[in-house]
Amino acid sequence: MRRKVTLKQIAKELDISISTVSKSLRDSHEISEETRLKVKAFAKLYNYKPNNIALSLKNKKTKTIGIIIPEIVHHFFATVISGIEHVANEFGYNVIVTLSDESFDKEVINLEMLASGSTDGFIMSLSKETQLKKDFHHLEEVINQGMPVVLFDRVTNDVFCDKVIIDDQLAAYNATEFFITNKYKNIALITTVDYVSVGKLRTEGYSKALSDYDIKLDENLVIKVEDIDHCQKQIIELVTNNTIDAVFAVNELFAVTAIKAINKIGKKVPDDIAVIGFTDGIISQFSTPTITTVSQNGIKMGQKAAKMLIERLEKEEDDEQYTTEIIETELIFRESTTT
Amino acid sequence: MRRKVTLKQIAKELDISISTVSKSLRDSHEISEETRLKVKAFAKLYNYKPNNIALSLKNKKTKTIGIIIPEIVHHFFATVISGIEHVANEFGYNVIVTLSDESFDKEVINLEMLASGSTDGFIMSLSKETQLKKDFHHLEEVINQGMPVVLFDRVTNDVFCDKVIIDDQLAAYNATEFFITNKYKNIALITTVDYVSVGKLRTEGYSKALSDYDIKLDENLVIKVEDIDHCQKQIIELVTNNTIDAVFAVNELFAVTAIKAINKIGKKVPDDIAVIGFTDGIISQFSTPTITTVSQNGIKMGQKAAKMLIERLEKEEDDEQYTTEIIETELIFRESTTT
DNA sequence: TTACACAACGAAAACGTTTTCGTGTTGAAA
DNA sequence: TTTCAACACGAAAACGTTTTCGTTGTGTAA
Repeated sequence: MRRKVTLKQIAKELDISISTVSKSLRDSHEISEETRLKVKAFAKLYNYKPNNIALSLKNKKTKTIGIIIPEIVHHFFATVISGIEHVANEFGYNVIVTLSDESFDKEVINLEMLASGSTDGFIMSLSKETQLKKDFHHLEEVINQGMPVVLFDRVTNDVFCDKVIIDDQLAAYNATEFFITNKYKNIALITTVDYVSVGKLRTEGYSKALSDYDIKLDENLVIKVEDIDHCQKQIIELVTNNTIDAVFAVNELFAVTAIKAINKIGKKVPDDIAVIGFTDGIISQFSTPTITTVSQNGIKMGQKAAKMLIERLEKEEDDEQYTTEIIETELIFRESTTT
Repeated sequence: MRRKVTLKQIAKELDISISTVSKSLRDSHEISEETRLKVKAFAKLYNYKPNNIALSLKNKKTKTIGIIIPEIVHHFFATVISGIEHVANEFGYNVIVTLSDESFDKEVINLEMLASGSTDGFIMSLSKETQLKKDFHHLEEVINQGMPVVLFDRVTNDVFCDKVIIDDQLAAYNATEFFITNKYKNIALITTVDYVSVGKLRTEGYSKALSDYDIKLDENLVIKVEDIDHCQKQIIELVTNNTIDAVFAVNELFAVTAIKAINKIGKKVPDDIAVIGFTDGIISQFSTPTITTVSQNGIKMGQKAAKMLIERLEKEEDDEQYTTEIIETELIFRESTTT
């Protein structure tokens, strides 16, 4: 076992000082070419690599980005991480990922853990519990300590920092509008309970589209799903007890569940009932029929978030000008709708 | 902006030495209760948290696990990370994730990057290119430097380290055997090109089951997919040109594509042709019909890998006894098969 | 009074870097 | 010969900890 070699060892071996070794490796003109080459040859031979930890301590920079998300087994979050990781890598950063499991406490613990030296900044999406609790002291604390934070997707107006979001309301509006302008009249909505910010915004977009086109909102056509594993019954009731010709679902799980429910009562998608979902994930792409959906573009969100964070990290003067970047969405048309 | 407070600052403020502060916070009996309480109160007031980087440098332990995987936008890998992260967290470790994008070079770069001080050990799944190239010097190097490595899923016999795998061959054997014992006679196989180790093993399991039951392997019923985006045509040809009553696919993408192809030629799953896939991901759960599949149990794999790594990290004497853990798989029966 | 145990604290090294600021040696100019 | 710049290198501080090993001062027993 050949342990990692340090400057000190090289210095001892070559009988010169640590400073000389360090300067040689960094091509300082203070050092004679002879010594420089000798040191470099030796370093190469023993595969010397500067110790990141020591560098971090000295430079007070870890070149590491902390990611805190509710969960990772989720196509959207996975794409965001992918986007972050690639940009980070390009700029010489690593990413360290922690999961809150939708728990406020775990979010706080992870944040504090990473904030004590491990990372230079954070990219986060808030846990449901945090959104419900509306307690953002942990975020304010780290921001106050000078660590930049970029929030994405599940954000809050109560914290001042950079943000990356999609226009959830507009996206939902557009999907609903598509239905309306294509002569669909009875448009159902499958959404989440209100405290999940994105669900709320999407619901608002749906309502706004209806009202803009003078369609009265029928409360019977709107269901708010509390428990995702338990929503099937709710959805079946919705499609059985009402005459509807279109369904807008605020995520792809609701969308595919709706399709299955529709099939179960003997109707066809899209001929009898058209369906539009949200999040362009695996399900939408491979379901039968494939699902028309609002693309959230997680990759782009991750990339943008990473760029914003790194940009803030690399400029020394901290300006207090925070921006909120809006990633454009688009309707991706597939088999679950007809035009 | 209130920067993070250090021992030195506390010492200065209280007009005592750094040692005394450190000892007080660690409840040393060397320090009088009076001083101890005073220091602790002050530390609490200013929210003192020891700097992880400094600790890492001192202890030569980062309490961080490096994960290197081919990609993250992939249900299986996401579940593995989830498993790793939870166990790691439980033991006070963080995980730092990097992606090789199936590239040998990126795998090497990421490994070397993290090996220079950032992590205590690695959990990896090999990139396709690495498997093809059969070059494992980068792995041997870090292992030689005393950093433990745990390989999972895509492993190699050429490197001596702990491993976590499923018995791919047995799992494929069982799936094929299920078909055979249920009177299916013409069983097609959709697999990958040979250099992906898991694809190869699954193919062998298929062959072995056939031969054990004295069924001659029909080469026409086996297709090896090179390009996943381009496999649809291949699969359609397979189901059109041959009379088959069952399909075993080595991943869920192949499985769902097969189902779509079968539908396209006017046949029904499972009545005309039954389908079994591999990897119990989102697709299998939400496809129509839902897909019978071999569950890989990524969560458990991740958990096991993390436990093995941490165990090795926490015991000082390094024994050279490496083990290969086999995670059991199971057939999860859904709508794409009948019994 | 002397000796000594003990309590309470501080100095300094160590982890591995980088960088500032000497310092000694050489050679050339005066 | 003296002076001084240029050159090549080393010492030491700094980043924030922990820990070992003093070093005081006090009280008690002989």
